Amino acid sequence: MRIGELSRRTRVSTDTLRLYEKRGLIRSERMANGYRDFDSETARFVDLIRLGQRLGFTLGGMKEIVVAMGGQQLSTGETTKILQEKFDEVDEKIGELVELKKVLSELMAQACPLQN
Amino acid sequence: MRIGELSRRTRVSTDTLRLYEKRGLIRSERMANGYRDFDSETARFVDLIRLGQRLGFTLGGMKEIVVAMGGQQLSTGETTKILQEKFDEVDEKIGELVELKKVLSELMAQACPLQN
DNA sequence: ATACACCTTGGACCATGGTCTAAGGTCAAG
DNA sequence: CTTGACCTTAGACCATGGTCCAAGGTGTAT
Repeated sequence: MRIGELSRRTRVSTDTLRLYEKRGLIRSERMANGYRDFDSETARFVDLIRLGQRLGFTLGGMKEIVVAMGGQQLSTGETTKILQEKFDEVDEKIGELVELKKVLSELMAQACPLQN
Repeated sequence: MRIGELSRRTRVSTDTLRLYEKRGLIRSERMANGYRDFDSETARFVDLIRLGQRLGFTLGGMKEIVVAMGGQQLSTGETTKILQEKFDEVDEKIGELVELKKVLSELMAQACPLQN
């Protein structure tokens, strides 16, 4: 699929998609006329990248994940190691969010005792 | 407390603390000699700001929280509304992280079926 | 009084993630 | 064969979040 369709499917601008490609997060073939040709699975990777970003992962961090997924130049040992690491990071973030909720509710109780 | 001590306590650089103050996330009194004088509670706010940032909240988003906590110019109605919103955002982020874990494990199973 | 750690300001600089513009090629429909 | 939607590149520009530096004031200890 061409970049415009990928953009429509993922609701990510073509500029941003080209940036992701330049940074090595996604890849494309080229058609005879020079247009990018993306695999349909790329949309899933883009969704994953956006999801990760909303949760505080950087593009660099998400690159490690999607490269491991694509699994081209990594051994399966390295791949699973990286994925396990990211998995752990996600778990840690969940723990931090739970902590944030706790801190928030403590401060809330303290700031407006009458409402609680 | 002076800025250096706040920096040591929070492990956030003095430059960054001054930036937070300029952006309205923290406040200080001034000593006779012009030095900033921070309330000891400020350290808790700084910790909260850093925690939020690691989880994908922007400084602007965290400002809304800490200003609501400080509760100076907001009515308590507004304060609780903002805090409830942020609370919901945190819950949403937790949901997204759980989704990220799911997507990650699906892709993992797909990428390296022999390991799973 | 000199050293040293600390504080002040303003402005330059940086990386990240993204947007916008200019100048141009492709291609299908009328 | 022109219009219009689509694509290409390179480079400028932007906001965010932060760091670094220069030039100078403060305060304590020797």
